Amino acid sequence: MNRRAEDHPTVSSDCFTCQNRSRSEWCILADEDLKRLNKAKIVKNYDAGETIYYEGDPCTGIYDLEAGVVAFRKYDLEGNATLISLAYPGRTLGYRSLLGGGNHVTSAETIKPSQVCFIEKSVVWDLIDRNPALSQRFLKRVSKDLGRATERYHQELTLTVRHRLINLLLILNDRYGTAEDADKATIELPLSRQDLAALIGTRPETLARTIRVLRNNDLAHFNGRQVAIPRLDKLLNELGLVS
Amino acid sequence: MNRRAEDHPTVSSDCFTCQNRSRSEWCILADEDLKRLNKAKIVKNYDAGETIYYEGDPCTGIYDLEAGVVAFRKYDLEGNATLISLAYPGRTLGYRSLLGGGNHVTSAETIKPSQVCFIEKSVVWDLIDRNPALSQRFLKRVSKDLGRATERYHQELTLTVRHRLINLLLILNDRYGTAEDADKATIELPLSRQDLAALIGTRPETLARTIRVLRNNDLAHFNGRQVAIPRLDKLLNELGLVS
DNA sequence: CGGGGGTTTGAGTCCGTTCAAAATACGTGG
DNA sequence: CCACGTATTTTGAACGGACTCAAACCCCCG
Repeated sequence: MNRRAEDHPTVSSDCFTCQNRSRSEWCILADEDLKRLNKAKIVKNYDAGETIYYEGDPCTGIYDLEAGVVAFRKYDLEGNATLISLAYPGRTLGYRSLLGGGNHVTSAETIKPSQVCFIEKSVVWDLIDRNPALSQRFLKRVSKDLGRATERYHQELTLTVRHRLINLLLILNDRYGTAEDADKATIELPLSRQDLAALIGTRPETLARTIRVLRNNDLAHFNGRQVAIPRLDKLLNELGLVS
Repeated sequence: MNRRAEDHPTVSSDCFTCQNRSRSEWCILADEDLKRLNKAKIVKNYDAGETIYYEGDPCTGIYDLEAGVVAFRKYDLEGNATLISLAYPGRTLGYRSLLGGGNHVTSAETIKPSQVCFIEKSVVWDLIDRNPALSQRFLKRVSKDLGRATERYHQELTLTVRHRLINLLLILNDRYGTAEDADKATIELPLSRQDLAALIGTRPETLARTIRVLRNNDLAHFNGRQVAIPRLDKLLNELGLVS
């Protein structure tokens, strides 16, 4: 699974030409501050499966994800992992503990070779102090995350594994799906079965069984990390999203 | 259950003498802005069981809880309610959707007679724009909430009903418990059994059974809304919080 | 005293888990 | 490039925790 270091994705290491800038919180910075940021940031590369920071670690700064995919995990006392959420390029990692104080509540692990820009705590606070608009950007970011977290919590309580999987497929389809026509789609999953299971809060065995049922129902055909969906509208129907 | 309107708790309706000010986000406001706030706010009283705003409603402003207790709920398609979290005096309600944009993701319902101060959206934004420090206070608030939400999500996935109930008792003990000595405690619950069940994501029937088991184990003796806990350390032990 | 909501109890069922084993994919070294 | 050893995924069978449905109970209030 882990690719070698040479395979690291290469992206611009200059904030001014960074293709993720428009998607990140930093887009509102003026040139002068962007220059600061550019000078202060530390570019880091990770193989798949490496840990950027651990749950319980004190927060030393934040990480801008430039390329790759990162999973946030939490471990219980027996060491079982739960996948809390995923992050894609353009997202900032670790801001919750920076802004809220306290230690990281999740671990951040790469699940694909990734590149991040580390920005030291004091630099972030300095930029926030100088740019009220930046503070408001983060405010919006965290608020949205809180809304999503609430939604997920609720779904975990009320939906079955089957529905949670269908829901996840639709979400992953938005990012990794290649729509063949309005209804058909193929998804190239970025996740192992174990992570897929952890993401919907169940066991790999249960996931495998659920996948089999979906195949028998002709709703989704899994083949390794390829998923063929013959009728997207059928999936939507199951979730009660359409009448 | 619902008390009559005359029983409404009376608290200062003047921001300057408000006893919750130190606990709320507004504490950093200078006199001039506090005067604005004071003039703009609208004091509202609710009986127990009333709804302050509904899930899906557009956000028109925020609410400062002055007295009482408020429950945030979400409903699924069949109308089953899940209790997402509780709010106590000093907390601000509805800021998530104000700050993050979009509609309310939960309903806010009073579970005791309550008094709130409503502050119109535009006033909040105006104050935020004029006070970067206020923005940062909210940033901290939302970030902490996000951390708590993450924690709760994880616990919901990994803990049994028994453990979630014990956990809840310990949390409620912090606020409603009267410690008799280091180990003993008595809690006066602010919640019905139904709400208690919803708060740990289960059914009233299951809760009743779990309560019975806890009694048989001599861990907690429920009598109506009174809970007697003979040995707090035993509860802590069960959660693996102590070695 | 007689509703009527909330709470408790019981019995049966189901969904998801656990444990164990087989099948498949994967990376590594020959 | 193939062969081997290991890790992951899939399958099966049995178990268990929580849910559903239904009835009894209780307490508060009229």
